[in-house]
Amino acid sequence: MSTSRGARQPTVKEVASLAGVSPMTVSRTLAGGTNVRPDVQERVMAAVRELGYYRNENARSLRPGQPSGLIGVAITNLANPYYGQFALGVEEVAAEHGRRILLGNTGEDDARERQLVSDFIGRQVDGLILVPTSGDAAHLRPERLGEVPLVLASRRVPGLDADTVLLDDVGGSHRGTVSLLDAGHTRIGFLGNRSSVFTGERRYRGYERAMTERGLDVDPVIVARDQQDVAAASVAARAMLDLADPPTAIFSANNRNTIGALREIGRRIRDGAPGPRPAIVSFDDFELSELMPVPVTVIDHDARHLGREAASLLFSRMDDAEAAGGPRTVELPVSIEYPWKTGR
Amino acid sequence: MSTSRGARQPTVKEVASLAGVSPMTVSRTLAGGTNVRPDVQERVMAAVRELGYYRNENARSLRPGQPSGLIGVAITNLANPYYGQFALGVEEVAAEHGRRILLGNTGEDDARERQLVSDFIGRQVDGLILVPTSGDAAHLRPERLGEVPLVLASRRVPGLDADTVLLDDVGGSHRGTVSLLDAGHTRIGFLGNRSSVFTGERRYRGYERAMTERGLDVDPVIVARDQQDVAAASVAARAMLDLADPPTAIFSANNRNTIGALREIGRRIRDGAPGPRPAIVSFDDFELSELMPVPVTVIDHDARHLGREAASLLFSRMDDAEAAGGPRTVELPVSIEYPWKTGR
DNA sequence: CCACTTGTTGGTAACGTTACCAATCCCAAG
DNA sequence: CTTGGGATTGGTAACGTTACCAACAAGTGG
Repeated sequence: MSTSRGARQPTVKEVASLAGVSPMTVSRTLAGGTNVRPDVQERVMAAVRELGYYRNENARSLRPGQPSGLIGVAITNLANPYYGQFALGVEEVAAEHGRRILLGNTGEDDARERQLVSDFIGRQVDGLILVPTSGDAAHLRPERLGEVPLVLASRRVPGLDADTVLLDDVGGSHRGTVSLLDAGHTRIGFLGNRSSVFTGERRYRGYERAMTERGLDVDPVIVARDQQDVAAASVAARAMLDLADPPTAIFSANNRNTIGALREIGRRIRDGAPGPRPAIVSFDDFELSELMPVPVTVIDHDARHLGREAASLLFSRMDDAEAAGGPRTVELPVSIEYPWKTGR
Repeated sequence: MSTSRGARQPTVKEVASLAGVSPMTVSRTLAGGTNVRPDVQERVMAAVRELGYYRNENARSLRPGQPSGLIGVAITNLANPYYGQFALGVEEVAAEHGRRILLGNTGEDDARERQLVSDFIGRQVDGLILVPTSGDAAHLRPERLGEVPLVLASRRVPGLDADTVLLDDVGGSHRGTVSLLDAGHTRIGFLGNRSSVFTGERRYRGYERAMTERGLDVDPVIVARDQQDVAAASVAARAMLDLADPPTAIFSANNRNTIGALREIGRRIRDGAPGPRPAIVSFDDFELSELMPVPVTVIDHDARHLGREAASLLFSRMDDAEAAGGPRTVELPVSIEYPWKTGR
């Protein structure tokens, strides 16, 4: 039986003495083996296997100029399946570059974001990917971040110039709204994030522009812009549909709002409640949208792709900060899936 | 303008000399300030702020016995929204304990899992949480892991005794299948993971037991046990429903298979294809299951809770390995949501 | 056979931090 | 006014690793 304590991780020294060489030779062997005799390499590797030795990456990265191999990723809401996909995209690219990701959830909390960023820097991350909360930018300034490159995803931070990956929020929302207008709707409700959230504002703008282009006024009574989760979205949808003059269609600015609205619509159908069964346009796809009892048009984009793109931007910045030039913004296109199109 | 290089992270020494004290006093101040004069503390903190100093956590954890504050989490499939929830649960509890999580995706690949675990250990994680792939357990043995506590989630590894958090797979599948039998179905198809996947096997067992208890034989023609993603599940469902003698109901052993089956059923409804519109029982909930065109009974559980539970088990082990005793298994209950029950 | 290159190995120091001990200071009690 | 004690401060060493240089061995060409 092995003892419960004392089974500390072995060190280079122990490997070296077991193999009968110096620590340097072990280090060299593990670094690729240049200028180490093959038979010596074999003895070293045998000792490594026997002791179950792993290099201490923290000690390695202590030496100046050595990268830690870590990427800090802070996300606003992991409970949203979109951000799971996003994290996956980042993880994939990071793994391709031999990096690991340190993951944190901010829950849209400003203080938590600051805390996470400090911790990430304290752990010597080689780069940061952030879906920022709407707060201020002081803790993200270059002078606070030192050398650490930063990429913002999904949202911009006012007054901060950094590499950014965005979606074509305005264009997508505009096209989605237009599709409702083309179908003859004129009274179109809006469900979305509060306007201090970057995407919430942009997506509202696309909706608003489409409406005014057709000479329609936006009726504030059927605009609800303060829902961050599914439950709140259901409540907002309910209030809207209970109006004497309810909307015949709803533009939903994100996944959480769409699910909430559809849950409310489903409830009304089951309960035989009166009123319209509004058509929906949803920014963000969701699984089985094609099976909904009301037509759902989807403004689709690939969160995983967004994650991959953010990571690519980060690595290109890390590889060569000079060549990458000034802050870049990548705006990823969105596609529109109409409900009558089936082959998804 | 700040120079592009040279803006290295400041160190204790620089803070100390700016504050006119020794590095030790800085360290003590940052550690809580016991036995440091208040006015000195203030000078130190001012210097910290001025320089934008962050403690180097890697250097800190280099000292023996010092925890790194990192938890390694390896997941099989981040693209499955369930694992996003799981990761969130782990992250929450880790954050409550002041720890960060290092996240990796194995994609059900054995080699990748080994690689991730090595890397995690090399980064001196204080603990490991793993949704294991079905491969062997050599790299997870205590003698390989050294002191690092391990918690398995969702699945067990054959021949490895470790703390484990499971769902009541067998019981849930049994009850779900019984609900179909009670509704009068006798020809019930099965969609699931390959049998080498722990949950795949357990969920099949629950299904099989329910069938044989009623004196029904399982017809291998309507049992498909090799689908790991939505696309494969659609194909399998299609083959099953195209039979001359198709099932009138389907038991789906996980989220991915359920989505695939429903996608195929939706296609048949739209295309007006002949054959049954099978009822579904789904292990794993999914959003808007109540709006599906066929009745969907859901065997529901909370992945976030699973993650929280796994993390709790890990921290209790870390706090006091002796008191925690031998390997423990926590089996979380599941609940069943019937399609006619609306108030979700 | 010698100078010279090439290949292989080891010793030393340094990365940033904090535990430990020693040194100093101030104040109060005698 | 001294002495003891607690509070405060600093110096040294060590954590595990690898870059750098020095040392040495073996081979090569003159």
